[in-house]
Amino acid sequence: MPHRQHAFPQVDCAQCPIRHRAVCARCETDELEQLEAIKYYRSYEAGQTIVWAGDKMDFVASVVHGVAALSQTMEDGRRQMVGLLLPSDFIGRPNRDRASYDVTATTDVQLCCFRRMPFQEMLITTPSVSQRLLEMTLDELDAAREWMLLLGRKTAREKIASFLSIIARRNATLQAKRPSGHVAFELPLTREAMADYLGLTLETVSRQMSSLKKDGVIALEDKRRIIVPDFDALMHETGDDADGGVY
Amino acid sequence: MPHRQHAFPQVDCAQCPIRHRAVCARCETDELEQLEAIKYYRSYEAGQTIVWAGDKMDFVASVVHGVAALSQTMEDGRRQMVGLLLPSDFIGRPNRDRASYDVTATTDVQLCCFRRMPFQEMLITTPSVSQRLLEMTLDELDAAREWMLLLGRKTAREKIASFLSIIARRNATLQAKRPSGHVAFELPLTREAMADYLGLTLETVSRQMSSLKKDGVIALEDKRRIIVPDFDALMHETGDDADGGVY
DNA sequence: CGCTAGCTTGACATTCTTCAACCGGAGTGG
DNA sequence: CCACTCCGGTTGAAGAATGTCAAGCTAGCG
Repeated sequence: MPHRQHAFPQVDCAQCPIRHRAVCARCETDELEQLEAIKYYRSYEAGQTIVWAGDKMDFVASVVHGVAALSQTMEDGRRQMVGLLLPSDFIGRPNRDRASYDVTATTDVQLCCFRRMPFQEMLITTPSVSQRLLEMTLDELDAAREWMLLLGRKTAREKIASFLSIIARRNATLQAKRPSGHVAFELPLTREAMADYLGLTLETVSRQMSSLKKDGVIALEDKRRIIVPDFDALMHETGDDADGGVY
Repeated sequence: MPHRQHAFPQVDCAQCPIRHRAVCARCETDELEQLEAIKYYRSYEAGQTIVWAGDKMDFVASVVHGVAALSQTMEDGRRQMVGLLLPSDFIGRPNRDRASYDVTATTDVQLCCFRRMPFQEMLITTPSVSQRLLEMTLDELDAAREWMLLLGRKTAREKIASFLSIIARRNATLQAKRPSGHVAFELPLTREAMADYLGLTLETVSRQMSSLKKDGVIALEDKRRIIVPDFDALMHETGDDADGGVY
């Protein structure tokens, strides 16, 4: 299953690519030093499980590089992704030492981990951390609610279009520009993982991708590399109102 | 549309029924006094809209009595509920002055409202409030994720059974006992609102309710009053593993 | 007395899943 | 080097679950 071992650099907080978006975003120099003292890096290869639901977790973490997925599995194997964690997103719940969900790396991933206990202390003593965490949690809750609309009410085609636009948009956010016109990007998920995200089967995902391709909404350079000739046309397929609503 | 005007009492924090579960749960006497100074009550009748998505909201609030729903609507009218707010749940997002979702009263509702600006100040100066809010937000996020599994992967029958067990469980929590054996409760939602919660049509909701009734899993005293002769049997219909998983 | 809101039921249409076959590229072992 | 296999992906045919449209029921109310 593992291919090459992608070696991510381990850097000082000052050099960190997610310095201004993660839990630490609002920290001053002295607070960063405190975090620096309790942090360590871990890497995972695409496909690896980071933790299983129910496992003890002695750390919380920020995603530095790559993409991780939170998912739930029913006894009979039905699986639903409930979180998609991109760089700067937070893993783990303070004051809970067991994972609530399976966490898997869908690409090669590097985490910046904080030892649980000292991190929890910091949450109490350092408002810049706890306030940032509250804000991030509220953002995730909004994202979860958007996702609920998708799962409950959108058609398969709308689900796919919405997913693609989310990925395109998030990619663009990292580069601080909003997508329009021609866009291209790499899918960080297999068809099966997309199906788990969207509450579909992988066959339906495949069929709808083909259908969008046939209709010229997207083009595939590679199974994973997507080209969107006209982003507005893709947005139109999502079922959302003209200008992104909440965002 | 409105029937009788249900008059809820307006009480001191010390007498408040949600005193130990709401955002104020961890406040000391002096902090309660601060809250008391910025709070006021509002009541709504079943069916009334509390705010529309996009409206200015100059307050945040706790649900004191009754049940409110958060929902999103697509242009063509498709509607998905994304939050079900029971007594002690929190409405509104600090540092955001416009509502992100429609909020409607599904029963008669009383809110304890806090003026936005002073509440935001308190969040900064009063850790017992901000920490409680973080905890509540994390709980809501967990609930949203459970809900995503329901929307994405459960069958109509499982959705209904899950919904009923959630209502039964939440009702029981208010009375601090866990349901088992024989349980009875009132549905706080119309069939249509249930459909919006579950990502179904109201016809499917109705059919599945009939089916569960036919199979003896539930009995209906009234369209709204549910009797569950054997709670474990209901749980078995939810598709979740034996002992409630996360909870 | 008739209306309306909330709900139930039936018949039929549609969407999506299921099961199965197949494709192509990447690694693997002879 | 070649055959083999595995993985991720695509496509087809058939079936099941749910949605749609329509009719009808009941309780409460004007």
